[in-house]
Amino acid sequence: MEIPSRHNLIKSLRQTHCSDCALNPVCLPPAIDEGEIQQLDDIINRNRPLARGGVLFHEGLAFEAVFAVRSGAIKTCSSTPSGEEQVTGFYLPGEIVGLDSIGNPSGNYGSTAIALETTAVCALPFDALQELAAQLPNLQHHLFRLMSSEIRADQQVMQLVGRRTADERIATFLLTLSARYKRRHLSENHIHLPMSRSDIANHLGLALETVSRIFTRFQQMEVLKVNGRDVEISNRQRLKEIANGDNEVASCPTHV
Amino acid sequence: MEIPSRHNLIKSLRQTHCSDCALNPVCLPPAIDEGEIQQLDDIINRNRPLARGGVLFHEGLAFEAVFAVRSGAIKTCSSTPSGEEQVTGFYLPGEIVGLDSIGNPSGNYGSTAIALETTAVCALPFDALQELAAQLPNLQHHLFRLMSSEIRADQQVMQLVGRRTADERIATFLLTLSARYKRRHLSENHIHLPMSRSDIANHLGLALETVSRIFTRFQQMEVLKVNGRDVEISNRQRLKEIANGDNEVASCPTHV
DNA sequence: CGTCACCTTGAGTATTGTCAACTCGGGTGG
DNA sequence: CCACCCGAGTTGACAATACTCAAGGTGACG
Repeated sequence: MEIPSRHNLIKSLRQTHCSDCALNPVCLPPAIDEGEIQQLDDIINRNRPLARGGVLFHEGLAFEAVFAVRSGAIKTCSSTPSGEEQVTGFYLPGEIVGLDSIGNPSGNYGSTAIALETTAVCALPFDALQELAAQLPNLQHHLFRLMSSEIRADQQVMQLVGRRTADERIATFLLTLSARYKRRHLSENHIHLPMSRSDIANHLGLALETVSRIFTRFQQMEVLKVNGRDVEISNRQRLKEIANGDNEVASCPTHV
Repeated sequence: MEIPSRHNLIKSLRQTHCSDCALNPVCLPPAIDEGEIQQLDDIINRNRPLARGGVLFHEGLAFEAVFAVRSGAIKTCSSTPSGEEQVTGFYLPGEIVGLDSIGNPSGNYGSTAIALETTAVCALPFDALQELAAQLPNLQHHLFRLMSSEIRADQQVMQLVGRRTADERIATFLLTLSARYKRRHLSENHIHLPMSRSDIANHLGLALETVSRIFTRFQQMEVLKVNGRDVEISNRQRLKEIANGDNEVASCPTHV
């Protein structure tokens, strides 16, 4: 059989082993050993990259796998009873998409995942992952941690959307993104937004015009430098203050 | 030693075995067998009931266990960077509190759980639960499902708080509560709210005055009968329409 | 060079929050 | 037993934040 070897060749060309992967520390359990990585590696499917706008999975389709983002970015949406779409989350490299669908009573995906740009993912078939987790306590624990983090992230958004002003929402959103960039050892002050203003607005419960206006205003305040989807945080301290609702008119650093 | 037997007596008086528990189908994995229930039962601690206002766990305390609500009701809050409290969830009998704290990087609880009325809980020490889950695939799967449900619930609240009007939020909130009552085989149309208007408001991202006004208005519209914390759903169909944003002026059932 | 997203900016509006006064009911203490 | 107090809830008046509608502007791509 030549096909397997060809398959392996392609795999290696794409540098697609967990042990080689630069995202390894973000995505995998911390205390996992070589043999365990191999076992995990064996259940992973690495499909071809999705083009921008491509659908990774669709609400209502049979749930089979969760996905680790390798490169690019994903948004997840779910449709409200009244038919509109709600952007429930953004997923960057090293993050896991689809955890919300695991226990969906219908057995289907509960949301739709769409690529915001060219995006590569690792598919983790959930049945196999579960079996493996029963054997590898580290992996089981890691999965619990991941899901728990997702819960905390969602609760933070709840908080954001429920009780904070538009300024605070945007500031917090940018700081959160920045922290996620930093975790991947990228610049924490120079962010390229993979999503549109409209996606941001939808996710934060704002009108897209409001998002646009606030970006402009933050730029006038010299907190950000905005150029389309490139955002530079020029005054991180001030951005943090805004995020925390410190709306004092002037900077009074001596007054603390 | 007499203490253990006394302890057992108390246990049996309180009818505190999973196998006897009426909430069994809500709380436990569906396909679990007798022996497995026993194992689970053995790791559970049943503390004395909490009085109203009692703290089950506090943000920042070392995370040790998650809790199944046996009777009463719990709210969870987390404090925002700016110091205010946000009510992140309400937990009724059969539901599990504390899942958001499992993977908290600090190893502490990430929120505070407070009893809304006299409340009894079963403590599930998480280390033991995890070990057991590795042996019982049903239990492991059930835990994944529970956490996943929590994610979906939070996303629903996100949606609610982000994109829906105050009327829609209240209507949806009541319908969700109603469904949770029904699951416990209680009346789905007669709800006793364990939480204050202020808690509801906080959870839904509204001012408490707004909640109060909407309750009054829904009563005038003959959708609800409200008497303090007792709420009767008198026109469920209409309530659903409101929840879905169907704000047509009059009822026109023939026009469908 | 035109088209099509995506984004920005402006004007007017309205839903909801804030401040404030008042009611109701339960529990406590005189 | 009654008066009082306190927390919870209700209601009203007013203000403001953010939405809607509308009209351009900009950049990418054919």
